[in-house]
Formats: sequence, structure tokens, C-alpha cells
Amino acid sequence: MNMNILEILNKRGFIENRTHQKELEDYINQGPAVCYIGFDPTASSLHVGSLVPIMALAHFQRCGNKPIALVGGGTGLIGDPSGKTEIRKLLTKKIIKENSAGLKKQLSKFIDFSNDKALLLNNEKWLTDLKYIDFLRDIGRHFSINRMIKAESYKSRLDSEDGLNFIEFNYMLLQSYDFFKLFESHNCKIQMGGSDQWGNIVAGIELIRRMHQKNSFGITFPLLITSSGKKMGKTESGTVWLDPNKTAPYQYYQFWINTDDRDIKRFMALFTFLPMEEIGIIDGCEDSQLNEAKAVLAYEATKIAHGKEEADKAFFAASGIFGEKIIPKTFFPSSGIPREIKKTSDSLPTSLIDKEKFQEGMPAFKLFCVAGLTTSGGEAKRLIKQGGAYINGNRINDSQYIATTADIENNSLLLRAGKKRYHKIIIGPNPD
RNA sequence: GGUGGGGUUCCCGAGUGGUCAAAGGGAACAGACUGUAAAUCUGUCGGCGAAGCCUUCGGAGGUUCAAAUCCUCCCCCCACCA
Repeated sequence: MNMNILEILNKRGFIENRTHQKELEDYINQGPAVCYIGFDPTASSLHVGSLVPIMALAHFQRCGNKPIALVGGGTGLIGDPSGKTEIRKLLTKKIIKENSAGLKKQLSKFIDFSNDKALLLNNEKWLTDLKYIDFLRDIGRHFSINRMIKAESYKSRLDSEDGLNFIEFNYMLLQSYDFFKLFESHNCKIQMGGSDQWGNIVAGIELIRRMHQKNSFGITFPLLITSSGKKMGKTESGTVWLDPNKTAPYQYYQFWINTDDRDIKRFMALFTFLPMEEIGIIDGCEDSQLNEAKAVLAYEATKIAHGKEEADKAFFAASGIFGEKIIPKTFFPSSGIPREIKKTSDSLPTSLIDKEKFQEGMPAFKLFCVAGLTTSGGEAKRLIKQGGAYINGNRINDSQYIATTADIENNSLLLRAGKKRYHKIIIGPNPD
């Protein structure tokens, strides 16, 4: 452990706020610390927006501490109102269960759960069997309504038209109880979370103090919005998921490539493990160098989430389409990004059309629908009319254009919508 | 339980019998400009292989030549009262 985890997190921009700094540092310096973050199983996959907490846990582990990822299988049944402008739909128990399983799989890519080096727990274990009366007597009495309604997360909702539901109002108690439980069972003394979790975290700390007269700590991350003011992880084509089946590695890579200039440095610090000394170079970069830096960012981020092989593929596929990019060895020397070009386009999204069906040709707009580049024929025609549709690099000018066997190159059609969206259609019998 | 206000296309939000596929804004998409960036400008923005047609304004019925708009019933949300 050469550098203190707190220093690392701080330097890389993870920390927005923390409770009792001095005591927290002392605790960290005493040796392996235990720390937890909760993940809501509201979707079957985590997305880029959850990456900050995930990376924080990963750093935590790399510094020799023990992270706990807590899947909110129990709390997910309720829904955290923090930062939400409207009541969240209640999810069924079955869905929550499936989602929890998905989260587990994804988290394992970032955090090493082998040999108890990190723990993955589910609060369902202790929440679902709670006795209401006991809970009220033991835990509920420690919470002041007066205090709770002053918490920002509740206040905004109380003022809003939708109001706050009793079920959600209990969320703070349950999350506090989680922390308390982990404190008791795993000696976990730190809880981290997004800045909207501050109220819940502090409530947990308070509960532990009241129950055990012991200190515990909280750290919150800054709310990540891109410099263009968008919420992290949402793009034109929807959410960027960590599940390769929901967001292909190539797309994932592209997401990072499309980072706003102003965000490159910040994102590198947060979403890669590259040393900060190297990241500092961004400040002096201009134009094409910025794009190279984005490639490094995209490569590293993809590698962390999907492995080296997929990252390589995505990188080469991108060079095939957008032009080769040779990244000098001196530029981010720690990065494993390929320094020479090898052409493939394997990792492009691909679909298959039967050769016989294609014999008579197919209207171009239909092809774009089949490829999923557009969602309706009208949209595809619009695309063509606007000059944003290409087959094998040739712009299509006629919305009635029929693609025929003459358009096939190498048994395939490379469709392009707009500047960046590509899809390959292979014509022929299924190769399998 | 009572009273009042609401539910409009991805989101916000106008629209109170035809001129409504529904103003305006946001988001998004395309083009131009670029660096697979940002900003800006222009265009597009329910579906259907053109015309024309079809589906949409919480749900189900009804009035009418014509309904997002009027009537009936139902569902849901909000506020105040209890």
C-alpha cells in the first residue's frame, strides 16, 4: 500500500464530501478497512452511470482494503426517492431477483471477489424477514421525523406535486439499517455513495453511533454530468450498459470516444487506472492529440469492462472505419493500447440476411430497419432523403433505392447512418 | 368520505366540435462547418414501399356528417377539508 486510498480517490476526483476527515484518515491508516457501496437492482444491468462507485471500490481493493458491494435486493423493492423527481415504479420481486444476479456478474469484472478479498452481499437477506414491530422499536425510534423531512432528498419531494409516499419515506431507515448490519457483521465502517446519498449515509452513521457509540464514516462522490450538461451514461441511442449483450463492446468504446473534450481528463482519472502523472498531459493537448487521448480513454475503459481482447477489437474496428490512428509509445506509456494497426472489423455490429431472400434486391430503407439503424421505414427514408445513408461508403440519394447483389462487397453490405453509426449486413447462408 | 384541479404524441406543455398528426419549447436525428469534440446555422421529427390510407390525446361506451374537444360510466394522480 504505497499510497493512501483517500489520497488516490481525492486526486482522481472521486470525493465530493466526507464525514469527520481526521478520524477517517486514522481509520484508513490503521490497516485494511472495510467499505461498502449499495447498488440498486432496478435494471438487469449496471450502466456507465454506476461506474464511479464501482471504480471507487476497485481502487479501494487495489490499496489492500476490503470492499463490499451490497446489492439492494431488499431495498430495491421499495425504491430510493433520493434525487428522483417522481415516484419510482415498484418492481416485482422476481425482476429484482433477476436483476440482482445480473449485477453480480458485472461487478465481478471490476472487483476480485475470490477468497473473500471482497464481498458481494444482498440486503434482502436481512431485510425481508424484518419484524415490523421490532424494527420500529429498535431502529425506528432513533429517527426523528423533524430531521428527516429536512433532508434534501425528502424535502424536494415533499414540495413537489407528486409528494412522498410512506414506502419511500422508509428508505432512509432501511439503508441505515444496512450500514448498521454491515458494521456489526463485517466491521464495515465506511459507506460510500453518490452525492444524493449523503442524507442516507449520515443517517446510518448516526444510527450506528446511537446503537453502539462507535464512529463510522461516509464518503460521497460528485454527481457526474458531462460538460454539455447531460447525465452520465445516457446517449442518443439510450443508456450505455455494462452488459455486453445490451451494449456491445464496440458501442461501449464509441461512447468513450465521443467524450466531450472538456471531460477527457476528468474521465481518465475516474474511469481508468492510468497514473495521474500521465493524465496530466491532457492539459497540453490539442486537436488530433485530443482524439488520441480519447482513444486511450476509450481503450482503457473498454478493457476494464470487457477485457483486453474486446478492447483491441473495438480499437481496430474503429481504425478501420474512422481512419488509422497510431498512438506514439510516449503518449500514455502505461496504457496497453495497441501501438500499431491491424485491420479488422470483426467487432462491428453485424446481422445476417439470407442470400436467397436478397437475390431480388431489397429496398435500401428496409435494410436500414433490419440493421436496427432506424426504427421505422419512414425514419429510414428520411435518413436517405437527408443524405445520411450510405451503403459501402456510397451515399444513397434515392429513397426508393433498391439494393441488389451488385452492391455486395465481400459478401456483405456496410451500412452507415449519419457520420458514426455503422452496421454490417452479411449476405449469405448462415456460416455456422 | 367531501370539494376542487388534473391525465395530450420521448419529456415539458398549448389546444374546449371541423382549418388537428395536434402550437411552442426541450430532447433526438440528418446536413453544412469540424477533430468520430463543442458551439453555430439549416432541415426533419406517429405508422404504412407514392398517392391515399391507418393509428394516437387515461379506459370503455355514446351524441354528431365531424370529437383531444360535448355526454355517461370507469380507472389513476394532485390539492384542500375530514
